Amino acid sequence: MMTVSRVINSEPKVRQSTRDAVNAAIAELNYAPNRAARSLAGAAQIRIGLLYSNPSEAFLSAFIVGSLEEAGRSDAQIIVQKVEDGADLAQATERMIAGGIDGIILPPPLNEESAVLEVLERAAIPTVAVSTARPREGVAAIMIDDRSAARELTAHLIGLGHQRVGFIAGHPDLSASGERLEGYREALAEAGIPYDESLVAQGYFTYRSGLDAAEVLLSLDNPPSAIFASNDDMAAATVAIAHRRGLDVPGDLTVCGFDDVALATTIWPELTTIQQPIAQMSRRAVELLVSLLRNKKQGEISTHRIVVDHKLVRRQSDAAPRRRPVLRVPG
Amino acid sequence: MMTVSRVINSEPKVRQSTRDAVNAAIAELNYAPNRAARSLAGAAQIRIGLLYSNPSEAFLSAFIVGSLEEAGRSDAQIIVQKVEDGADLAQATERMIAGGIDGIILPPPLNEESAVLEVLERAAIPTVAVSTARPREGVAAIMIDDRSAARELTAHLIGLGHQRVGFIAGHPDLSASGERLEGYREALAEAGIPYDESLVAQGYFTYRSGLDAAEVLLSLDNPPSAIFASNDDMAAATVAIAHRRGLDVPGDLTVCGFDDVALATTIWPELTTIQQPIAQMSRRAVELLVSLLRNKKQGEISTHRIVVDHKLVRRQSDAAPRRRPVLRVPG
DNA sequence: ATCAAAAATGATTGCGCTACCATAAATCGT
DNA sequence: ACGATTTATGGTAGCGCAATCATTTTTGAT
Repeated sequence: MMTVSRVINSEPKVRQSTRDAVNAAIAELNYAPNRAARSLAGAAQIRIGLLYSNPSEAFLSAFIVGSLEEAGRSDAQIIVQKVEDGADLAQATERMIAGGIDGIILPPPLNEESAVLEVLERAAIPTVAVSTARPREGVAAIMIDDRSAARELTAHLIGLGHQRVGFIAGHPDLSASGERLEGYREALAEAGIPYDESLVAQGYFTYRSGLDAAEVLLSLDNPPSAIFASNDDMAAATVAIAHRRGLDVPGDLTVCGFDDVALATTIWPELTTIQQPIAQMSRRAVELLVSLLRNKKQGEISTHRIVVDHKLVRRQSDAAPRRRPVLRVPG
Repeated sequence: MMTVSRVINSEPKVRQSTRDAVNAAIAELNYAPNRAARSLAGAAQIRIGLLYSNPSEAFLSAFIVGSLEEAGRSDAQIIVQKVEDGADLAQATERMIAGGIDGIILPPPLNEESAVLEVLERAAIPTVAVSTARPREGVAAIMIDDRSAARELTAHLIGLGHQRVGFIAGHPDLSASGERLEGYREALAEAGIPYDESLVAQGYFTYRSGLDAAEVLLSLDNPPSAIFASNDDMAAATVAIAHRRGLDVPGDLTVCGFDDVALATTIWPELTTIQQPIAQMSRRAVELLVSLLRNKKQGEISTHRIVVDHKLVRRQSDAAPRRRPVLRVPG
């Protein structure tokens, strides 16, 4: 019995042959350990912190749902705490640590805040950053390939016939912003379209910043026929501005977003966007933390870089440009 | 020990004096039962179904978060299942029951679908309807007072000086729609403003239906100076239409919503709305179900009608009308 | 080949609770 | 007031696992 327990918990002192035999038996008998008994017997109750500031609520909901689900499955406890705008990040992090946690998962934008990460590192709390593009040394990361995703979406737009594709960048402090811009540039380069700096407007991931950025792009002398916003909130804002100017979407202007949060399908037309599987990502984060913690391998945490798949979801906000330069054949 | 166990599980055979003594001791010692041990010892694992179709994603997220939290706390299991658009409701419900559930919680719009409710009733599954205004006989309900909330918000608008307040009704099949309209009418009556049917447009709780309804209201010869939409999605649509027509919100038009979902604060201006505490409501639903089930009192379920508090949250989408008839004093 | 040390395996115990049955106290009928 | 019921309380076992320590097997050095 004890040997089985050891195999399940990946403890060291078991011969490989025995381990294999046990695993074979487990598979054959379809055995699964009883969580209740396990924690009753004093198996350390794993507590995982979830610290967040103010990302989009839709993002957060999905994130929490995913982590709670996995926590339920693997018998861990999630301690959710919000750090208010303008509050001291280091202090909030210390408070969370003082509350007693074995590990922590961090959604953006906190997962790139050095104030938070430094405190965590000093306290040696295993950390998983979810949805960062540039994970800090020493923390695990669950992410999508932002650059490829942006490249795909841009290529899709170019494939539709758009030659002037505007881009609304994300918050400059977040690494995903840089990656998405990079992907956009790569797609242009691949298609042989020169990069035009005036087609790139600065945004900050908020709806309001999207409003301003869209104004800038649409006020250009030669405005873009398509706009790719770095997230859905800014894409929605772009649609609003287009409508305010009497432009039809996608007839007169194609608009695409990124993330596929609820907003993407509430507004009309529904947004063509990149789907980032948020709930799945937070689920993986909890799973990773629990397995590392249970097997006392928290030292290994920093080596984990899990990239999950994204998906281009095409809806009603994109179309070929009204006048297609490519098709203007003579005669 | 056994007596304590009995008191905690509200089993019948305990003298009242003993019960009180035990409860006193529990309070004094700050005792809390160990969930792991409880389920290890064979206490029935409670499984609660959560069946949903396609409400707003924001609503659903909050709903799921609340129920999962409470489920974690009270050691129950939530089985989430979606019924696709156009699928057979009765069949989906039967499938869920076949999966083995002890109770079920139902968000709108399923909580008023007789196809679902009849199957549940026949199988004698304790049911809690969350956020209905007109709970069916035999099911418990957690709700807010939709009518009072709508009355308050309308009164607030009138207090601001609006005399012509437009109203976008919700889906006619849902009881909350009727209650909200009723509240609107009551507030008008209290203020001595005659009810004008042309100021009420039909919506269906979707963004797109809100677009149409807002068009109708703003195309009136004498359009309203304020519009109260029966949910936030339709309010957001109204803001979009106002902008498309070159109207400033709230300068030229006041717009208010209902529910306070994420969308209310993403768009600009942020919506003044009625906050419905969705997560809290689903938490209460699970709590109720678990306590009834554990104490084997599922017979009592239908007697529960829990009304939780709503709140008017004022943000930036409302203001006094530009020309205030009331203040046009002579001289 | 022999023994010491290290590694692997096994036996026992107890985590906190409830099901089940035994006992004690209260209630009732005559 | 007394036994026959009913009702309330207590004792014990065991749920499935891991911590701990005891035992066996393997390994390595001589």
